Amino acid sequence: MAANSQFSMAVHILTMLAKGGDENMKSEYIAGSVNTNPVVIRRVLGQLGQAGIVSSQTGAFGGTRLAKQPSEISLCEIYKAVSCGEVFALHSKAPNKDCPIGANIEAALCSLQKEIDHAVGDKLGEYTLACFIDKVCTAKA
Amino acid sequence: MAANSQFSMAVHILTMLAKGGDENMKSEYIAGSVNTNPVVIRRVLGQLGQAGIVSSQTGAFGGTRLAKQPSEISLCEIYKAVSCGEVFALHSKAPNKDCPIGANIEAALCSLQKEIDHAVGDKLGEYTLACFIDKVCTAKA
DNA sequence: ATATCTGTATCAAATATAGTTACAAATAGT
DNA sequence: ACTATTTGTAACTATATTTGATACAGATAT
Repeated sequence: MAANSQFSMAVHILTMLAKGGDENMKSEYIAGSVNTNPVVIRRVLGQLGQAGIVSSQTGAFGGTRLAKQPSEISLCEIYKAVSCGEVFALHSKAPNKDCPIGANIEAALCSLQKEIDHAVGDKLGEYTLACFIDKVCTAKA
Repeated sequence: MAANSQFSMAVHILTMLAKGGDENMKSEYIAGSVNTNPVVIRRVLGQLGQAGIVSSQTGAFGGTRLAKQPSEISLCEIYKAVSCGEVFALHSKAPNKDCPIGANIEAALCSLQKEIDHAVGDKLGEYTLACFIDKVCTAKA
């Protein structure tokens, strides 16, 4: 379980919240659909809350709801809210600076990394949560 | 050290091999520039070999060299050779099929996943190893 | 034959995710 | 004020992956 499925979970959670409208939804209820523990849901909700995508209330009859309309939430902002945003990692240990290639390759890789990550953001930005929910629903029909 | 830096390593290794021309290069020499263990290098070289990007020889005076010209090696094929090729993972446990959203969201996420992964492949495909090496060298100047 | 180098198996250490339990803090309703 | 409920978060375990290291069989040039 090392591959990062938090984006998938986040989209699932937000799809549920969108269906729930303006009412507070409990983490336990969402957990039932995602098939996991409520705490796992609350952890993801915490990140989505910090990003201003959802809004939560503690206490009795508390829960979480969307902070914006589904048509105003892009998949890009969901991705950025819950992931490190890097498609590939740079060297875990710095290369040998005494080698001309080792000394200069990190900067070139970093520039490439930014470009790839930007391309992912752009592609995800083409979709909103509302778009995505349409896809889920047409599949159902 | 859980983030996957194999693509960065692979590009580094191939940059070294390109500079080495037609001669066999030892894993130990490459490891000196990447600043890691020769076995780590040989593992990545094994994947690049299976993809037909490099060619290795065992025995005395053995080593590895490029199997194609740097201008004929795209960064996309390097990426595919050494990574799982998925920007984000699907649910680790299958969602609840009794929930209409849980039952249909996996297909929609899978379709989105393919589209994003494809976008990354396309973007990486815009560059060849030769292009990348130019970037490393101009940075040096 | 001998020395050298790859290929690969195996093991350990570090790190990340997922899942679980437990509990403090907040809040609605009585 | 009291109670029941729900979030937020800390702490812990299990699992998986990556990286790194040691060891050795097999191949090959001299």
